[in-house]
Amino acid sequence: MTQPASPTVRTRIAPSPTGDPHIGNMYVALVNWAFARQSGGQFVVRIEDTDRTRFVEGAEAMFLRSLDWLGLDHDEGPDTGGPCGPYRQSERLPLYREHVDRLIAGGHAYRCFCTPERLKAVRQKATGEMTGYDRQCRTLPPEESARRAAAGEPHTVRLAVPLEGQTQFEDGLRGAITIEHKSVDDQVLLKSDGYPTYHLGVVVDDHLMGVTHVIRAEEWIVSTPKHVLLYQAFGWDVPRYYHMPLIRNPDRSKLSKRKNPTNVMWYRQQGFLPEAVVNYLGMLGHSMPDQREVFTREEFMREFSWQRVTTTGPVFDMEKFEWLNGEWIRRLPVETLTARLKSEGFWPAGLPEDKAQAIVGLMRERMRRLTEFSDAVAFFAARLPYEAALLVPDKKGKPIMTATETRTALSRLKEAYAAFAPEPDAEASGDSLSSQWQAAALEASGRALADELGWKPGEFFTPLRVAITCRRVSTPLFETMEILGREECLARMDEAIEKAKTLA
RNA sequence: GGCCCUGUCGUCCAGCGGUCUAGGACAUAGCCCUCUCAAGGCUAAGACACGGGUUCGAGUCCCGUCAGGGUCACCA
Repeated sequence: MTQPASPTVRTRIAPSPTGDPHIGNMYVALVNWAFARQSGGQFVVRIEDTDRTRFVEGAEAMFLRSLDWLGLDHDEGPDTGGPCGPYRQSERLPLYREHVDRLIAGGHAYRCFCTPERLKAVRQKATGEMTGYDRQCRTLPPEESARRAAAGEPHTVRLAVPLEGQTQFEDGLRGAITIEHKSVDDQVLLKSDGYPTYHLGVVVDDHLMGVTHVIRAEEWIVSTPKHVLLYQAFGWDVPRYYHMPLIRNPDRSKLSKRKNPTNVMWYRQQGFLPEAVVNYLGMLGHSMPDQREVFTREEFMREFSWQRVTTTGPVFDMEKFEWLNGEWIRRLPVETLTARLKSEGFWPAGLPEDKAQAIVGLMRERMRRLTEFSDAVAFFAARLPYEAALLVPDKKGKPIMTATETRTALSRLKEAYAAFAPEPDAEASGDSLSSQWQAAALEASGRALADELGWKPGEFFTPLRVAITCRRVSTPLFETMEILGREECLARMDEAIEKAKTLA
């Protein structure tokens, strides 16, 4: 699977703390993590906080929490430390300065004293092929450049891209990519505030941190030559590049929060399981060798292969994601699901604690999101208000029982169930099973009555269902009755009978 | 607009020159199961963007066209 002779694989995820943790970022993180782990290498987190204007307090912590939620553990990072720290670019400023000086000395970069205003004007005037900086400061005599810098004149440092030729690099997924130098801008490497831009920071840090495989989103492809040029200028080895396809909105544009939720934590709040998030992201742009679609994080990590990565941008399909989430909910043991519902805040107040597992057991088959739980089981905690008319079974809006028949059905049911023994008692083996308050017996009794009165079970049980659950759609009736208990059920039937009397 | 990437059912994937009258999954429709809703089972409809090559043979290789996306910041 991997080449043992090659140096240890080191990958990284390098988020910019400028907002909510992005699902697309988690996608790239997942691949970086999986590849590092399956190769026995290391996965590093580096914070690229070089844009002070977009910095968001707490964003770094939230990103780390998201990674943790998905189980993508890292070996080195701002929180765990490591031999290549610091892991926040804002704490590495002297390093960039030092490296940029090397570039200037070697003629690979130059100071630019142009004002933002001039730059803007140049950009607006530009047409056709070359739309970038006009390289005015590139020809400044070194002495003058040094003198003005020493005098404190604000400036940036730009990459001196060769005027001719081209740079080629190998993308692990697409093969050789060649870009003409004439289409590459003299990128700013060091901003006037002393912070590096992405391009300088990423190259210096990836090298210093020993990153062997740069796995990032497709949007970086066209700026990769700048990075390659920098590696060459420093005399360093160029890492392997893998550009993952961009996840798309339904309209196929790059995934954006205006058109699709992108905050990972939003998915958590919406009742998605981390297992499902990892699984879903793992099937975007990648397939398992045996075509299986439901798999764990560990399975993905073991089976992930560049050979099975697709280069076309997948649309984020909420429908399929929800289906998968449902699959995962059903796969979770009841105890685990119960614990999740509680720890994630989806447990409604007032649910009988001793019946928790039984209730979850009934709901597990019918949820696609954890959020559906509380509404669906609310009737276990309290009697919910409902219209009397709901008791009357109907077909396409046409009642199939009269109000009187409905009341009779309810009364006979109540009568039959009142004859049941009180709560089922494991000790009381003397009673015959049929008289115990248990689902099977309750159902048998109900069916017998339906048969006697000449109703189809489905129609006959509607009044009962509404009486017990206050809803037309509910968890399985008889199991529900067993959980609710004899006294509560009889009381609810009484209430329903009273309510039915108000019907015409 | 220049440059770069991409192009198999509505969507996600399979297909890595012949076994493709193109397979699976989600979604959709119908049926079955059924105390409701789900879950589950079965069936149906549904795609190789187009045009040239290469080849005995192309969804698979090459070129072009078209389409979609990305990128052209002192943001990442």
